[in-house]
Amino acid sequence: MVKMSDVAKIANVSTATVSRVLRSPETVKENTRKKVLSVIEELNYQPNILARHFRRNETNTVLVIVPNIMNTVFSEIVGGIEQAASISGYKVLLRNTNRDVRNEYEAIDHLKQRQVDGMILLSERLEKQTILNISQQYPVVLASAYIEGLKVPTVSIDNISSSREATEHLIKLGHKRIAHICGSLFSLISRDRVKGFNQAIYQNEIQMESVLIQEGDFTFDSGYNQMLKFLALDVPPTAVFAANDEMAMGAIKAAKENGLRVPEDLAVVGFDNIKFSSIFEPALTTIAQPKYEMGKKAMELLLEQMKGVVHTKSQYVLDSKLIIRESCGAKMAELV
Amino acid sequence: MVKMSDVAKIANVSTATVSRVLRSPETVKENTRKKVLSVIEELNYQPNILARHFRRNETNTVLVIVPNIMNTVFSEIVGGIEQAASISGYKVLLRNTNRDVRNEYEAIDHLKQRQVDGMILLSERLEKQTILNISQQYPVVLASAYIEGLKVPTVSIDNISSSREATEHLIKLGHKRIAHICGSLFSLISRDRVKGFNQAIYQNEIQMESVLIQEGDFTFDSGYNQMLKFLALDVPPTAVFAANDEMAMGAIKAAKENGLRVPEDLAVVGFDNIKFSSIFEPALTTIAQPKYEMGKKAMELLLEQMKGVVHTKSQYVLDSKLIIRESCGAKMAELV
DNA sequence: ATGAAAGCGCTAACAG
DNA sequence: CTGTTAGCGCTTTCAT
Repeated sequence: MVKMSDVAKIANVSTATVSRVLRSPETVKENTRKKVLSVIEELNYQPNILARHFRRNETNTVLVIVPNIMNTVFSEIVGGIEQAASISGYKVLLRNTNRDVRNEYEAIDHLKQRQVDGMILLSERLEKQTILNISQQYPVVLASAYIEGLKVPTVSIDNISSSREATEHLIKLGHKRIAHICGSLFSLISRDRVKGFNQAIYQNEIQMESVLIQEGDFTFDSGYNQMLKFLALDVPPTAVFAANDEMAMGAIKAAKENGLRVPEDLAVVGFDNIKFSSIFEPALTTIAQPKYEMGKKAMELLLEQMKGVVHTKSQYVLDSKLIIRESCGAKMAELV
Repeated sequence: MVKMSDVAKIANVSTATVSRVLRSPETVKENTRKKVLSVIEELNYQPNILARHFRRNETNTVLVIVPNIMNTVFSEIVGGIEQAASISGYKVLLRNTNRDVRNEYEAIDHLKQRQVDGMILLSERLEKQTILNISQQYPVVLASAYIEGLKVPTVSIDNISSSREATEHLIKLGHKRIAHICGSLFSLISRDRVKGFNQAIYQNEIQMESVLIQEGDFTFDSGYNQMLKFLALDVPPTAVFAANDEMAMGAIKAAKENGLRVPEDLAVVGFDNIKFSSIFEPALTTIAQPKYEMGKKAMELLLEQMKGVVHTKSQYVLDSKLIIRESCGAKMAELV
């Protein structure tokens, strides 16, 4: 392995000069720089980055903790993170936790051991106090996930308002009996989406029964199963708002299998605007989250933090948008 | 930052002993070990992993180069890689290339600079010679992607045979005019899938015209567009084999929009068995690739290579399987 | 079983 | 603008 001192020797300069050529070329006289560069070329020298990391005590690497990379919502966010990172010369260390909190604690050790310069957390299993502690010592950004009352930079959408908007859309279409399939209530995101749903219901004085809110777990199957429960009611709902697109699709499948037409007999709205929501039949009406941009923004905030910028603002709320397609029946309604 | 020498001082031992307690505890007398461990606990000591990496010239990190992490086929493979890696105490550095070969060359520098101990390549844009060179110097495994006649450890399925099987399935169902929407022919995977398709066609003496093979690019839209071309033929095909599920779905959409029923008027088979293929209506008949297992196996091979195991075998072919659902009409056929 | 000490390759403070 | 030099914190060889 050819090293810096080899280059220095052959170029007749000191290692300091070689180092300067590499890290701040403008401080070296052009002649010297050219000479050094040509020797670097000639010897095919590659700097030992591990030595640099060690010496500088930084790695140009960020840790991204994801509950499940196979979920398209997360993989899009990660796509945005990676893009922003690589533009700035940063690398992404990916850790998939499978929602196991032990894996998250393990991952945090990477920060403590300085293997990474910062961290983006797409999950919220860790205790509030732990996250707070960590974020006071190291650059940390939360994306998509967020934690109530925590002054840690967070990039997300306004889950409450978007859910309210989705629900109000169903109300405007004339529905009087609207159900909600929420995600695991362990997660604040789910609780917020329930909150937005409830706000719309109460503000519009729509009838409500607790049986009209059922808890799923963001999977297709859970949407299917919770919908079956609604269909078994004496008076089933005429509209359902599901906390994500997969559950909305599951709910539609259950409805169809029970002879209901969507949207004619049952209106459905989802959440996330995953790629397949427009391919699905009927195409899903849903709340579009800017997943890629969320990742990008989170990485940009992290970069600033790592540069030492202190943010007074800690919540960055990106725009979400109701995408009206077929599953809610709005287009049919317009025709009337 | 508390360091090893601090621990050593307080525990009244040398740094060598502390290091041994950390890396090969069995070589240290139990008493000493306990004492050191308690001091480590007490001081909340975290070893500086950068120093370790530097000193040992290894990082316990592998580089994963992905064309597009937002594509579920790749994110599942990455899921398998991450799982196998973290079990063995390895970390995953993720690089998304967006299919830009410059990004791949950049990524390779990470290997040369020893920032990672090995690499898994899910893409095949690099020149054969480059990959060969790299793989002779560093541990490298190809997954999913593969390159003809290259003796680099590769984990994949048999794309030729699976495509032949998919096509033969359509032939067995009685189809005499079968079209194929292939992926970008730049990729060997696409060319192999065409090859398998052709084998089935010729072996069964089915009529063939070159217009019955159209090139898409693995996207839903390209499937849609190529299907429109088929529909415009004087004698359109009665069956289509698409080189991935997304294009199969696009093709079905085009067919439906033109008044055809699937599978009654047009049978369709896809490839990959992505999650959504069973949700789609009609549920897609497709070739199931063991994506997660592919990633896992690739990582396991890489781990062995990094340990110095030399593999005589270089091609690891995993089982793929034809999953018969609704879009091909086989179930209807059985009823007759 | 433990300690002493060299040194991995680079960076940066300081001097000139 | 360039050189000298002192480490960064750990691992490992060689002694004991």
